[in-house]
Amino acid sequence: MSFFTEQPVTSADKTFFLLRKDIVEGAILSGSKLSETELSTKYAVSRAVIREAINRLESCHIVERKANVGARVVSLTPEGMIGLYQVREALEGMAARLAAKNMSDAEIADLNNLLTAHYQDVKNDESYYQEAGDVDFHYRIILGSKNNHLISMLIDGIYHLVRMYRVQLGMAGPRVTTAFNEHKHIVQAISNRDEELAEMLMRRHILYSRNNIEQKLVNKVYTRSEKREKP
Amino acid sequence: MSFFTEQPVTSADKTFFLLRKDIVEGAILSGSKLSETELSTKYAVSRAVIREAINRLESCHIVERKANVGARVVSLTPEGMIGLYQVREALEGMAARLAAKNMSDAEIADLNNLLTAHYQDVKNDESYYQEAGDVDFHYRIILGSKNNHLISMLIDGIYHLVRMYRVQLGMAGPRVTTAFNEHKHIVQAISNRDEELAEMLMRRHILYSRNNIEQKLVNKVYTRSEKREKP
DNA sequence: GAGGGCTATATTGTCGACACTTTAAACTAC
DNA sequence: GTAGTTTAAAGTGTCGACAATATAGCCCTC
Repeated sequence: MSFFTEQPVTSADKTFFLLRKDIVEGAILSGSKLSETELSTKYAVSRAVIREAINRLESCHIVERKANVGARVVSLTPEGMIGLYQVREALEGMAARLAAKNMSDAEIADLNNLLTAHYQDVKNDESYYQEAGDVDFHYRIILGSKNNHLISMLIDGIYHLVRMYRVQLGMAGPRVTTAFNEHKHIVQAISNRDEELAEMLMRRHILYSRNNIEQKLVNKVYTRSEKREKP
Repeated sequence: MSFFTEQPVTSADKTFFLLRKDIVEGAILSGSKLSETELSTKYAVSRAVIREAINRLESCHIVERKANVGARVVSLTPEGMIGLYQVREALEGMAARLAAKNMSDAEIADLNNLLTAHYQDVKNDESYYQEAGDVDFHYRIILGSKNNHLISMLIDGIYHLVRMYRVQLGMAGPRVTTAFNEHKHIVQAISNRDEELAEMLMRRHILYSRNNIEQKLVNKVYTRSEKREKP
């Protein structure tokens, strides 16, 4: 299990997905302690199941655990966010390169369709679909790389963390219209099977995103969710 | 826990490290089944401890687990190795870029010292120290990035897999003398704080490594360790 | 009144037992 | 003899209890 395409089947799977959802979407605040006994009553499963879920969250770097002490949801810092985007730049750049090489013609056609659909949303100013469209766009390219290591690192790991930052710091999907043009050029490069250009454009695209977010970040991070409760 | 600098403290920690060592170094063959009951007697711990260790190994992509069926050590394939090197190229390229930006002057001086020590080994043809030196070199640059996500992905994840491939496919540290020159140029770029060049040279370095290994790979993989035993 | 050590409590780590699922073997029917 | 079904065994998933560790509060000492 623990892979992007698999369905949750065991109780531990479901609990892991639930817990991750609750953390990423802010129902459980960044920095808060995760008590095993408490969570086991809350989610109505045994401590063993909670422990397994927490262990997986630790592997995703969503929680930090200290032996004999317990687990806390990671604290969000500007450095953490920047570091995340540096990794994204490297990995998704490579993903775009590999996608230009490995995506089938059908997949590329689908990607183009997605882009035109996305363009409709941009014209109609439907910001919700814009964010979903952005994620969808990136996912397709990542999957198009056909590199399982890459796919797993991004989709099972990085993306949930990025989303956690986005949600908990309250920044909706920004700069949609400019990003759309960047998406368009990336798809063109992939259509032309220009690996070099696809990578370069994707890296720039993510770098711009990062620059855009950095500004909003610095003033926000230390105002929210840094209130480590004392039990 | 589960981080590069931490010491193992709990029984589950130690078992995880032991199991990983046994798998990476080939004491447990690629593709073989990991029976929880069997391992719990072998390592003299409870099944819960073994389960936790296996879960961590799954997060590292060293084993694959199917619900209600069990866990197997991953099978080694040429595609897997190539994919691993693609990720390495992306991540270590970024690491070199960040190292050029973030390493202290003292750390860079140390890196230069390591290089001259390594050079002595090359002259004396001490191939064991050559491989260790190579790993040490890469580790320092990775750590020099000061990016915890990057560091963890490479040191806790990729590097153990790469080593597993190396060991189980029986390929000792190759092409040392040419690699040394590449190392030298990378260090020069870092010393000059030339981020762009440091990344480019590191990527090339890893690409060359990959090309070098690919040749030896294709003829070997399907001869060893693909003998899924039937219980 | 302040600091250090001790005790009590709460939480995590580990264990063995039970429940459920899978798998393979045995048996039946055709 | 083959295919399908049933059944038994082996292994995983889940649970509650016990053991070990850390934290906080209390007491004692100075």
